[in-house]
Amino acid sequence: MISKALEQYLKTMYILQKQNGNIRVTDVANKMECTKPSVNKALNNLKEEKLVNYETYGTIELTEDGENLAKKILEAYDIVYIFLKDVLNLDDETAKSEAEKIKSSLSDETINKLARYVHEVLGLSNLNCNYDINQEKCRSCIKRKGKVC
Amino acid sequence: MISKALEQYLKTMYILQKQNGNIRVTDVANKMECTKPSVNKALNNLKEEKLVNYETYGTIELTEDGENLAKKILEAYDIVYIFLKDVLNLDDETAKSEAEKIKSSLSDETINKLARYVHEVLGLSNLNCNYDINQEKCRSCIKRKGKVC
DNA sequence: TTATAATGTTAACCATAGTTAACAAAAAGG
DNA sequence: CCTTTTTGTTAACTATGGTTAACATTATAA
Repeated sequence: MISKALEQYLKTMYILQKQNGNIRVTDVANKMECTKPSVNKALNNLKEEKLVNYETYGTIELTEDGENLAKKILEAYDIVYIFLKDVLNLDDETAKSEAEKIKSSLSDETINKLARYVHEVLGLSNLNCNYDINQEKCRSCIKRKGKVC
Repeated sequence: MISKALEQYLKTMYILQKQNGNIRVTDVANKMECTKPSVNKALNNLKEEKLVNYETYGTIELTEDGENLAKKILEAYDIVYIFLKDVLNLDDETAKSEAEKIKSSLSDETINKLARYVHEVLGLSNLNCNYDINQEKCRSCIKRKGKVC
């Protein structure tokens, strides 16, 4: 089990990889609003955990394990975000920041039940969907309803 | 703003005060599953923040500010717990431990909206209730419905 | 009332996660 | 190609929150 802080870094790296095609220390530092040395440390820790491949001054990329974990983290974030925004009606800004804070505290079980619940309440049917990080939409659900998630 | 860790200590002390009529380092350590030196440190920090009154080897008691904050923390815990248990249908054990983890991450705004939502969903009407820590019941709501919260 | 047990405190230490300052390497432009 | 700028790394330091070991105090019970 890696720390919440490391999860954050991993998630950010995953997103940058998708968005920019590469991962740079500076970009991570900007996204996370921290300094480059912090990123560097995180990087070394993630490498320890075999979640990223990386050599000093070399290119950074997530391992398969790293990608899978990042995806899981993102799904957790998404489902919490949708709940806060579309069920509780928090404004977008708040929903985003709160989702960020909560997501890493929740167990898989809770995330799953929340996902199920959100789908139910919002009138969607697929209980096992994956969230598309680029489109910020649920691929399985959008086919059926063209709605929210 | 005090840390989550300190909030935990404060909450635990508040509960012990209510339950036992006093607060002892050993009891706090047992409840929190940590060592006595950790409690001692927390105590000094809480004193710094003027949330507890306490002198070395003396009796520990929450200040008015301390009590108010503890109550707020407990309410947040309760509302999250109820949501997890009665809306998401997590088993009691899980609901408790997850509520513990999440509650300190949520802003007042979110807690309020969640409270409102939970009350709505569970068919209760009072949106501004206070939770009774000893009965684990919502005093305002129980009058109306004799139900859950 | 004094020895023993329980309780509370202090000191020294560890890990995580961040920082700044200084330096090294790589990339970009003239 | 060489200088400058950007990027990345390292070292030394900070704060929080925890630990163990040793000690001090208070309470209990013979």
